[in-house]
Amino acid sequence: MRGDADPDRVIRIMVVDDHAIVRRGLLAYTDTVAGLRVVGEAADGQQAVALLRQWETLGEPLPDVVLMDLQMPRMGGVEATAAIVRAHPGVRVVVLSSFGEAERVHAALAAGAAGYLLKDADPDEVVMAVRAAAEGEVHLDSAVARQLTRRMTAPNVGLTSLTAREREILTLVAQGHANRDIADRLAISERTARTHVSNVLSKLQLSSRTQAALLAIREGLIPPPA
Amino acid sequence: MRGDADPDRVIRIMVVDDHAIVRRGLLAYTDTVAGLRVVGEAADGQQAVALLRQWETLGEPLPDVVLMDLQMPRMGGVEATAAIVRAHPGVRVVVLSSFGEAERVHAALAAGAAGYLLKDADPDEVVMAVRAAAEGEVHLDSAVARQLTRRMTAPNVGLTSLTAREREILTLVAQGHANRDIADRLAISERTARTHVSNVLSKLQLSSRTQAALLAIREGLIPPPA
DNA sequence: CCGCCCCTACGTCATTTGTCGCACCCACCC
DNA sequence: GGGTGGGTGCGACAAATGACGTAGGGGCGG
Repeated sequence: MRGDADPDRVIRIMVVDDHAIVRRGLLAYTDTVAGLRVVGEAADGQQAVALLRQWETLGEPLPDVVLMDLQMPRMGGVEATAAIVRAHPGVRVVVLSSFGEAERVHAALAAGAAGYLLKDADPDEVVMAVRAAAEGEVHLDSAVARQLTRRMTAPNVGLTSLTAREREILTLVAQGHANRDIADRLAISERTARTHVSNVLSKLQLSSRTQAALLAIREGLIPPPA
Repeated sequence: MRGDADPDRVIRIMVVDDHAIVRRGLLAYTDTVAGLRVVGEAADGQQAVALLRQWETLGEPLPDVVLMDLQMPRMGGVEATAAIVRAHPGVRVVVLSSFGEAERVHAALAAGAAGYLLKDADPDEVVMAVRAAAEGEVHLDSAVARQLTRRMTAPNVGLTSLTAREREILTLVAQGHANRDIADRLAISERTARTHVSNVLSKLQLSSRTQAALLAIREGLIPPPA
């Protein structure tokens, strides 16, 4: 293994995404960019890990950068990132995600990602991030970085400020239940249920249970009803 | 292409997706396919609708096929599809979605979509579907079609029973707005807004606006707040 | 032209929802 | 022990919500 930063060297990329369209598109797009070349594809984390291991044992050159989606079947992007950086320290993983939540960003970076981009970012930024990663730098999407710092500084207006009981209440609210329903399910009085709902709204700075339901979904407290 | 209609004519495509990467990828990919050409992009439904209207007024040729994502901010794909096929009957909309739920498929087709594909489908199938749509045919992903026929027998309790205005109302409800808010935004009286909401709940057999919001998300009327 | 549907709007009513203050109990910790 | 925070409960009140009937005007197809 030799030093990295060589401007003349073509950056070898592996694309990991469960959408064939995205893979094919990234392949076609990077073809139009000098200095980048897609040398491998995988449809999920397991495939990616297996493919890299196979290449390693066969003595084939590994990619310099892995463009990794997060939401995939079988093995997700965070897990795959952790596995790859552990098994192949020379490979840099750049996350290319649809989501910009601080939660996922933190998880991905903790897993060893060398970058975090949003799919609605400027494609040029993807190229920049890939080059930066190949140089050993870390590139974060500006919007992501902004949101990340905001979460770090902004005091708790998130679900963590809720007590366990309140989260339980919010879960039921987010499933469309009325106060009477909630009270019955939790074997408490309807007044108490209302007290809890009111406290939840107050803590989250919302004005209606519907808004609370939407926030609960956004924060992942319950899966999107899709 | 010899069996196909007019080999000389290039099929003009507009790509609507909130992910710039996907747009650029599809552009680069279709570049490698003879007979297809991307002539426009939009990052959400509103942009797409606005762009088409602008072209129409300027007398510029409209695209033959719109490749439409479903999950987008501002205006989702279902709503945009309905608006486009109504305003531009000559334009065929092919939905390119991450999801294969019968709910969304039905909603999309009811909105006038000429095709429904999954993003993890074979890219060649996308090309086939685009060609088919340009010919006036309808192409459904096989996995999607199978799941769809199952639901066709079920009676209509879906969003299709709603009027356009009611869908508009439901969209705002699903964003957490109160009746007063909705009334202001639509420049109608709060009583009228309540009437609409009440009618929506009645038609959908629901008992609260929160349930309506959840259903709207499930049906793809608005993107999951995630 | 007539009927039908949609959007609009209002009145009225019952119910739900949300707020505020107060209170009790219990577990836990200082 | 005493304080603290969370869960529970109530009363009273204000506001929002939802149901029901009624009704005018506009558009559109029979």
